[in-house]
Amino acid sequence: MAKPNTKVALIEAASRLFRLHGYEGISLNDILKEINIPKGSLYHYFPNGKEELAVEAIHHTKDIVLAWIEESFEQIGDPVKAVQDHIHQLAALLKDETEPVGFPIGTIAAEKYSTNEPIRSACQTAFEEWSELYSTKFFEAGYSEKLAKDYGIFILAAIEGGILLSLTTKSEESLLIIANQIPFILSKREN
Amino acid sequence: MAKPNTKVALIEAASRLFRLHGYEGISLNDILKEINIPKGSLYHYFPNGKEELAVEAIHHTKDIVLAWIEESFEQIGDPVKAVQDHIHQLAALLKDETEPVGFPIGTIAAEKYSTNEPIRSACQTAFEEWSELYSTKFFEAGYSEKLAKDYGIFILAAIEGGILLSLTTKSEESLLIIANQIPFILSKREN
DNA sequence: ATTATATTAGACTGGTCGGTTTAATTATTT
DNA sequence: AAATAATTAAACCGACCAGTCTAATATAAT
Repeated sequence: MAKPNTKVALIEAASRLFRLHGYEGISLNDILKEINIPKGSLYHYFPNGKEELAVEAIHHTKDIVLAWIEESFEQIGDPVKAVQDHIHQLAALLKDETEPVGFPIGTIAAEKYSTNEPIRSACQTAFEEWSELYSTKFFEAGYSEKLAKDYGIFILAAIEGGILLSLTTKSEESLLIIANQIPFILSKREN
Repeated sequence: MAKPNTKVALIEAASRLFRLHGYEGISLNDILKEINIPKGSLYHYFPNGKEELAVEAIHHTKDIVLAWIEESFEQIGDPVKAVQDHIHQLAALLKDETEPVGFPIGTIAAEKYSTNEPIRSACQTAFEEWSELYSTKFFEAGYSEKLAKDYGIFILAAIEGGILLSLTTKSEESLLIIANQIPFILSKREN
């Protein structure tokens, strides 16, 4: 096996385009044209076609976002400020042209949750790993196990919803309002 | 003009199918087949085709959800409990076969926010009217204007994200966790 | 009843979809 | 250098897409 740059390029392009336009909104030809790769190569690396490429693209998107979250927590000790920082970064990245966030995993999950089990499952894994990363960080910062878990899911939901609102309204406002609420939500009360 | 039941049937079917599978995931033929209407009728009532039908379907979905929210607030005075009730109803409706929630507006907004301005604008209107309804109810219940507005957006984001997580994981858990957090979020502190 | 209008009906079009196939070419191994 | 395997290349396929068109039919107005 040599250097399968072609395969990596396909996954990266698919990750970006699916994030921006969803699964049904992007054709294989769109992906191939963007990086100038013939269809034969795609079916060489992904014999099961679009679905297989999408599942790998979802894993790739998942890893990108995991690294973003991890980075905020590493640079900023306080979990409250780390989450706020992550949201601010997302807001800034929304318009980015080299690495646009789009609606990571959300679009493809919304489209295919009921009709494509491998894709739904890959999206579920992404959501679970993201929320578990938040939970781990909260737990490490002294939150109870239950609270850390619930906050992980809650924060993820609020961020996903906030991205969707910001994209739709073409404004960072929704995400910034959510970031401002974070300190009041992440209290260490027991419940 | 007689009784344009055909037009209403088209909008209702489109509203339901777009909610479940998104804009690109449903063809005009899918919609027509479901309610046994010929293509000529569709283009008679919607000369601008799929886009025009989608915009009206989005408005219809918006109105359905507005009525759901309104109903919870009318039956339950306390805004905290009303929001919780609304989320519990959504969780129960997720699997409904006659009126499935799907991911209302979210899917189509995620798909088309950057490529179809009339659709993006219709989705924005839906999100704005929903969050403004929450805000109005909070304000009427004694929250400050600023707090009512921020909470309206925040609650909407959390609910949209929660629906997406629940659909993807095939579990009500995410929505129920969010409902449990509502009392702690909707405090009347000033900030 | 007759005209005019609203609506239904579905065959048809050009284009694009995901996917297949076969051959040419490049790289690796022996 | 010869043989083998990996990869590229693009023409091609049937299915389906949104949208068009023309004719038939029902409804309303006169």
